[in-house]
Amino acid sequence: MFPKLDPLLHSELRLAVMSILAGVDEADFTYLKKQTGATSGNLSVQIDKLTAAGYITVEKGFKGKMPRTTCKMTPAGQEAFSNYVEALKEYLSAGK
Amino acid sequence: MFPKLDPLLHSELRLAVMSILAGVDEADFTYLKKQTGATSGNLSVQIDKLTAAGYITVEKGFKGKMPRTTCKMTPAGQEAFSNYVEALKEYLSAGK
DNA sequence: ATATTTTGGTTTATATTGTAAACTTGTTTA
DNA sequence: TAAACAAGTTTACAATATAAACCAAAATAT
Repeated sequence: MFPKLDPLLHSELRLAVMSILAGVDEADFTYLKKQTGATSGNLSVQIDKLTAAGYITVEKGFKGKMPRTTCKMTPAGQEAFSNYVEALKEYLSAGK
Repeated sequence: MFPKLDPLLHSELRLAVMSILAGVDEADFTYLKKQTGATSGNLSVQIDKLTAAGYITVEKGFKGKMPRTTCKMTPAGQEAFSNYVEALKEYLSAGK
């Protein structure tokens, strides 16, 4: 009846990050930070986890002379995200 | 942009419990246990937290000679649940 | 030129949570 | 009457989230 919720996505900040990345082609660290309101440390850690899970890829480069970390969702990430959304609906709609 | 998710509801088991209670007038411990597949210990703890938050009420009685714990959602719980659902939509729909 | 602040992060430590295992109390069944 | 079961609770441990501290390089101010 209640499907298991992917613990990697069932986290406020990671979900926000994935949600943003689902809508754009790519986003850099500072953008994600601004949009989510997260601290750098927290964001850094959660990005690592999403990367380790293969849900996003991270590319490090430079914009001018400043470092720049760009994140992008992988196909696996897209699928996991959409599965999560479906699973969640089972929970939310149970009350109906 | 991303509203804060009520941490009391953003938990797999507590969400499942609330989701069930949203659909019925009341439900007892064993029913919740069966529906959610949770262990007794976990369920007991999470029910306590929901009670402490004022989201549900618990009534202890007997069915025949066996103890029986019945849970029921409070108005505050209903509101919190519906707020949570709304907040969550902001996350899930951001990708569109 | 050099000291200070800012940018863009990472690492480490801590506090909170979730979860399971162990325990309790009483009841039914063999 | 001993063993198994029902209905939970308590306690202990492992995983998580989060913030605080830290670091290196670049930009800015003195």
